[in-house]
Amino acid sequence: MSRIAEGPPSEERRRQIIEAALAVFARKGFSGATNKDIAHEAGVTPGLIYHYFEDKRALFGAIFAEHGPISAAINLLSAPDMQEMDPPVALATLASAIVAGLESTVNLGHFRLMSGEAMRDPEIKEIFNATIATAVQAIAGYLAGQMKRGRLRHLDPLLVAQLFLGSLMSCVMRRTIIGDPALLTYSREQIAATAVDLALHGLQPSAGPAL
Amino acid sequence: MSRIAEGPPSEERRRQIIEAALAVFARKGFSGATNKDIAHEAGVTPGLIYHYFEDKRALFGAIFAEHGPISAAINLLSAPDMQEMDPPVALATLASAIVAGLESTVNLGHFRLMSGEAMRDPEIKEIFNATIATAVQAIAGYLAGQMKRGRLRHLDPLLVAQLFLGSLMSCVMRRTIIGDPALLTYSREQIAATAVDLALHGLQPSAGPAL
Amino acid sequence: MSRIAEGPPSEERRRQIIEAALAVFARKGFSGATNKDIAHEAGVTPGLIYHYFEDKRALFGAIFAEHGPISAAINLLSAPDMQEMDPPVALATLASAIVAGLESTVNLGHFRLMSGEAMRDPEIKEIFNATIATAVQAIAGYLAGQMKRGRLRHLDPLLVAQLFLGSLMSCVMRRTIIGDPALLTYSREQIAATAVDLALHGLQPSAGPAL
Amino acid sequence: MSRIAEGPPSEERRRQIIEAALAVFARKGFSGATNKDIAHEAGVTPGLIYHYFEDKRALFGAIFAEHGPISAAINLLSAPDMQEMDPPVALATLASAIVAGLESTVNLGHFRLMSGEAMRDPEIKEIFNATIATAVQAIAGYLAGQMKRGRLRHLDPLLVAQLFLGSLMSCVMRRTIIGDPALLTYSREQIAATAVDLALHGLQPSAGPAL
DNA sequence: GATGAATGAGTATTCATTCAT
DNA sequence: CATGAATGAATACTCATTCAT
Repeated sequence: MSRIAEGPPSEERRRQIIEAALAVFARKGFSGATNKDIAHEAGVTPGLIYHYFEDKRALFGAIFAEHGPISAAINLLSAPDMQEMDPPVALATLASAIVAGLESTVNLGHFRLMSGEAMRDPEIKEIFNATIATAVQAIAGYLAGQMKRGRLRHLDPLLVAQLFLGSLMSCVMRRTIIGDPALLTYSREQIAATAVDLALHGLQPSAGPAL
Repeated sequence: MSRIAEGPPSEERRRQIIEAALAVFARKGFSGATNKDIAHEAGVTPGLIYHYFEDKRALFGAIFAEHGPISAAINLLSAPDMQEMDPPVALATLASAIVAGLESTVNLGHFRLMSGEAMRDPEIKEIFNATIATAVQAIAGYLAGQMKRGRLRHLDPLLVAQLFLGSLMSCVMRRTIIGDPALLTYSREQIAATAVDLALHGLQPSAGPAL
Repeated sequence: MSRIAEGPPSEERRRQIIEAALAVFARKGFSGATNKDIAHEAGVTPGLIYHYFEDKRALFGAIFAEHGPISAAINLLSAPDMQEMDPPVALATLASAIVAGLESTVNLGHFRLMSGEAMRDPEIKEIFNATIATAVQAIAGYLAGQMKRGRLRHLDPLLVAQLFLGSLMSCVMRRTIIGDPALLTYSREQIAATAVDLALHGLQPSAGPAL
Repeated sequence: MSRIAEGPPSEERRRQIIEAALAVFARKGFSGATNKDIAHEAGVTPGLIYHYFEDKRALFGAIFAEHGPISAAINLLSAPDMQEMDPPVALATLASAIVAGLESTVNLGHFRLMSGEAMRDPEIKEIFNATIATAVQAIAGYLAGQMKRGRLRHLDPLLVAQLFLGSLMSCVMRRTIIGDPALLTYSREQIAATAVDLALHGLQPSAGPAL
């Protein structure tokens, strides 16, 4: 009921509703969430939603259309001078950024939502795949560059990027979203550090000592 | 009335409904699936569901209570002589089994369903975490044994197992369940082989050449 | 499941089901009782009910058609020599019989059921009215006889019988069926005795002292 | 938005639905009444009921929670000067009020409903007993006062009140609600007058002549 | 813009009844 | 006789959506 004094009355409201929808959809899923839930979360009445959005599905879509992509951390990779960084430093930076990005408040709901709905909703599937693809390509780009320079072994950079990102995503999602107690004993940093160590040196003892 | 070892005529029906429910729930999620859907898939009338199950939730629960665990591949690990196998062989066998297990018809629906509902349903969360934990512990057990024998570097075996399993699960799930086109270009075997290569030797060129 | 060894197999079963139906209908009312409830109470399966009764309504009707009427106590009144008894003795005997009859195990369920359904079901209404009428006429017959002999004041004997019976029925039903705590503090006998005292001597002090 | 003393537009609807529910529940009982029935009686769609009430049971409860108590006649008794009235006058006034109160349009449905459900629903049982208790105590209070002044014989005033009220209630309910033809031949006034006569002077001829 | 009453099309669930075994 | 699986019609309840105010 309280009207915060700021913002253009209309755009602010729209935002408010989208934010609420994100929260509720992430918590209950698309079909589990009711418009009343969302309206309540947004502090408005159910009818108002229809002044801003065609229907429930359109509101759902707007979450992804108008929110910036997961972005956040992955931008690091586009830094043009990243190729100059040593793999251990680069991967560590990258892993930390990914892990932190996935767990950041801004992205967490998005991820939860995408993971939950991508398998049912073709539009979300598209967005989810595109989001992952962006990250994968960034990582793969770096790896490919380093392979060319001989600083890394020649393996399929795209697949390695998928596996590296996958190992982090899987652990972070199970840790944060599902709350697997076996993973909650580790800190973000431990997970990132071990993933990097493993990816660089592998398990074979013949490899030089880590860090 | 005959309740001999094999199968009473109504147990068949129960099974049939559970199977249909698994399929529909996996496709549409718990709240997205209607009883009509499930009944139709099972080839029965909606009312009959309530002859066998208390309510929708109970039917959902029965899917997990009465179906054997994901099992499949993980049993490999319990083989007592696995410790005798060389890491490359063991991990390759293991990775293939995991990947194949995840994609097998029997498990796919289960996995889809667990992944989709674990974040909402505490009971499924429990089951999902337990399922993963079983696999993780089996892998970690092997790794720990090999580390003790000096055949593998000393890293936290549980966390490495989580990362290794995670990299495979993430890729297979995105490939199979979500249908990420970037991953559909790879075969199961390629994914498994690259994951093993990466896990064993890492990206550093100093490590001995793979395979 | 246990088969008691007695009785013609068929008539026994019929009785068994009627008895169960009486109990369940009395407890839950006609529309509140399910056939499954009744079958369970009778220790049979729902389907069997339809071997003995057309449908739920027919079973309901059979309770009244085949069970003896409330009878029990009221037969006292038909005793041809009752007219010879003094009013205090006669009414006391009568009141005790009525009160005991209403609370007897055989009749309680019937009364509960009739009271609950008479206002909805025309057939039960008929039976209920007839049952009351029988008792009323018996009482009124005695009263009329005594009035003619000058042993009782001249008042409308039918209406007095209705009021007398009503005061007892109301108290006993509220005591036994509804469980009014204000009436549970009195015993059956106290209620009957006070009702008789009141009916005979009234509240006016001019009347000779009771008992 | 205006919530001034009189009546918000939606409170009207709420009332309307409660009124319809009272009518239908009284006619068919709780489990016999359908939401469709009630909605139809109220002139609304079934869905709207749930805008105002949690569920069927809550609607049922609201009938009693928001409707004033049976009140009507019983207030007479609280008149502080009633003790000054002669028993014949007081009881006649009282009996008329009770009989009229029970049959009044406002209370009839309530009574019908309470009588029908009190034996099944603990909440209604409570309300029913409390309603009766209020009337009983009022009557008993008057009787006790008159007994102390020597104007009435000493009998247990509470039990006498129960019997007196019971005789009236029983006859009126059977007359009005069940429609016993044997009672329909009497008018309200006849029933009340005879009940008072009987209660005051009893059946014994020794008692002084009634009015 | 904003409200929340109102609707209608569903959805879960119940249950009397039937019937193959 | 007896069972209990199966059905279909109904019933309680939900919810996206509309709309008068």
